[in-house]
This record gives sequence, C-alpha cells and structure tokens, in this order.
Amino acid sequence: MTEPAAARRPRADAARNRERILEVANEAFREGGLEVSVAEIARRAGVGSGTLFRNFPTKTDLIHAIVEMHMNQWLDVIEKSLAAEEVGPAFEAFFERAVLFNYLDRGMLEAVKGGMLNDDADLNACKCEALASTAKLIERAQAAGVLRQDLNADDIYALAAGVAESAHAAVREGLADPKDAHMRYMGVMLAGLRPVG
Amino acid sequence: MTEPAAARRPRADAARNRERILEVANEAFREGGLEVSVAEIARRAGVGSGTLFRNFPTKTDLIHAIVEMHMNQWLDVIEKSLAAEEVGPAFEAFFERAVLFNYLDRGMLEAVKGGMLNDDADLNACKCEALASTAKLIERAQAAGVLRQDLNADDIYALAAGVAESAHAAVREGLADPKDAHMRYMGVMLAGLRPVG
DNA sequence: CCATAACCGGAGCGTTCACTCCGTTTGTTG
DNA sequence: CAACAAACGGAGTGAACGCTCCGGTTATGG
Repeated sequence: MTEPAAARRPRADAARNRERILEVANEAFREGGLEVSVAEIARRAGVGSGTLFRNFPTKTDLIHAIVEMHMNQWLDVIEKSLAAEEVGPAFEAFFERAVLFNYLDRGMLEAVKGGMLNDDADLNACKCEALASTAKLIERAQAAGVLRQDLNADDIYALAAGVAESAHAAVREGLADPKDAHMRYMGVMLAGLRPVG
Repeated sequence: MTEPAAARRPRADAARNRERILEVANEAFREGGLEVSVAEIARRAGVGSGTLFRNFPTKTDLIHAIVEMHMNQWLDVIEKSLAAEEVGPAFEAFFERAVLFNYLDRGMLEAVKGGMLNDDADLNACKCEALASTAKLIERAQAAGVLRQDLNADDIYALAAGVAESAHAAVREGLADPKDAHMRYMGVMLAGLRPVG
C-alpha cells in the first residue's frame, strides 16, 4: 500500500514563487483586465513562463485561483453585513461595497461577465453560497421596508455591476475622480431601490 | 491644371461590395463584439480580405465607419425627442431608447467604452452635437420637475450604459428574456432619476 | 557535504490575428 | 468589341499569444 496522495510539502522557493505569481497576477488583472499576457505576469513576478505554467497549467487556472480568492473575501463581507444591527444602513453599506467590488477590479468584472463563475465547480459553490447569504440580507431589508419587494439577490448584483459600469463611464468622460467615482451615482440608485409609494 | 481630387464614381461592383461589407460587419460586431476577426467578416460578406482592406485600410477604419453610422441614427432619435410635446413622457421614452441603444449592440458598447468617440475628429463632432442636443432635453425635463437637478447629459448616458449592463447581467443569470431585459431595471432607474423630496 | 529529486528559465512550437502583395478577372468606355 | 484601368481574392508576412520541453540549477534529507 503506497501512499497515493501523500502530497509532500513543496520546496520553499517554489511556494514563494507561487505566492508571488498570485500577488502579481491579481494586481495585473485588476488594473489591466484579463487580457494581460501570461508572459507579462511572469516577467513582473521575476520568474520564467515555465514556472508559471507549472503552478497553473493554463491561464484559466490562474484566473480561477484569483477569482476564488476574491469570492472568499466577498463571503466575509456578506457575513459581516449579516451581523450588523441596524438593517437599513447595513443594506446600504453592503450595496456600496458591492458596487466598489465591481468598480475596483477590471479582471474580476470581466471574469464574472464571461460567466466564469459557472464554469468551475468550486467557484459555482462560492457563488451559490454568496447568493444564499445575500438573499437573507435582502429579505431583512425588504421586511424592514427599506427595499423594493420586486428584487432578489441576483438583481442586486446585476444593479451593482451596472452602477460600477456607470462610474467607469463617468471617469472616462472626466466627470468624476477615479478615487470616488463609485459614489457618484449611489444616491440615484439608492433612491431607486427604495420601495415605491 | 489637372483635376486633383476628381474622385470619379467607383465601379458598380465595388460600391456593392462596400455596402455589403458595412452591412455584414455591423451585424457581426453587434452580435459578437469588436473582436470578431476581419477575415470572418470578409468571409461572411463573400469577398476576399484584400477587398475589405482596400475599402477600410485598417480594422479601426471599418469600426469608425459603423460607429459614425450609428451616431447619425442616434442624432435623429434625439431630434425626434426634442420635437415631442409632453416633456415628462418624452424624457422617459428617450432614456429607454438610450438604454436600448447600449443594450442591443455589443460592438457599439465596446467602442464607446474604449473611448473611440474621442479618437476620431468626425466621431467627436457627432458626440459633441449629441451632448448639446441632449442637454436641451435634460434642461427641459429638469425645468418641468421630472428629473433630478444634479445630473447632466454625460451622466444620463453613463447611467443608461449602466442599466444596459445590468440587463446583460440579468440575461446571463437567466433572470430575464433577452428580448425585453432592458426593461427589467427601468422602473428602478426611473424612480432614482426623479427629483428628491 | 553529497546525491537526488524538485524546480528553474527561456527558447521554441503551433495558432490566430491584422495587414500586404500581386497575378488574375471584370466593369467601363470609346 | 477591344483595350485598359479598376477591382478582385487569397496566399503570404510578421507579431503576439498560450503553452511545451528540456538542459541547467538549487533546495533538501540523510
């Protein structure tokens, strides 16, 4: 009986390289979108492309790893929002963070728009968990009378992505400072989200 | 004294090919975005790539021609909206068309997001004319008390693009039928656009 | 300190893209 | 209808991309 999946700890330099690649790729995708080349990432990380592909056999694998990282961070955000006391401000703060999440990271935005969360089993699990938790948050807000009844968790994310896109447009046209452009249309959208009547 | 820019009328088949290329490219970019290859467009138009490049020396030139076409159509829409009688419904109908305009054409959306309207003098002129006319429409709506005061023409287009993006997200998640997805968040946005108080 | 396996870098491969070049075909004109 | 310029099409070019391969290097356990 050999040990089939012993998976001994990797060499120290290898582990360091893997972390550095993830770090650099995250930054590169955030600023330049997913079309940043693998060679460029390897160069910035100070490794050869061979090393990169040993850790992530395809570019898609690398992207998936980073997206999963972000999804886990996002799950934390949702949990913290669920723990908040006042329902109304909690929902508004949550929505702001959702817009910011979509606004700050070009790569993540492109990954979600490309349907990447449905391609991978792990990512899909994250997505489902996020949607379930978000649904709770939304139901509370609706029960408290601070959110329209005709919207579900998917709608909220779709709208957040839209506001982020509007913010990008505002930056492009010189209407807003990139630092706080995500807030430019927050007032409009929050007004639209309140119950009618 | 020779005639330096006589520009004699092109051959009949050449004119036909040029029109067919524009037609096919328009459809291809609308459905597939700007990354559709030039070879693919030539194939669908039933011409060689040489013929395509003789009419449009670069891919960018072809895109510019199509974008200009759409901008002229859009200028007509604005003029018609300005001619309408009732200010409130006119503005809402205009905003719906703006969302639809961004929703229906992937290529156009990408071109605008890529800042293409600023790269070319003709396109920039169209853009400026559109913004000026739209500003009139907006000022009337604001004067009639049906639109927030803190938004200008650029803002309205940024918001319309955002709603279109949200609609695409809704289609992706299976929330809406592609045929009328652009209407899914219209109620939310129009509520947000009304003056506060 | 040495043997060895794990790890490294980057040259090279196959593909795709925008774009060019040129021998052939075709519409036009007198 | 003939002769010519205009237009055609598609093979070919160079650059960029994701990815593979392998001879050299280095961390690590005994």
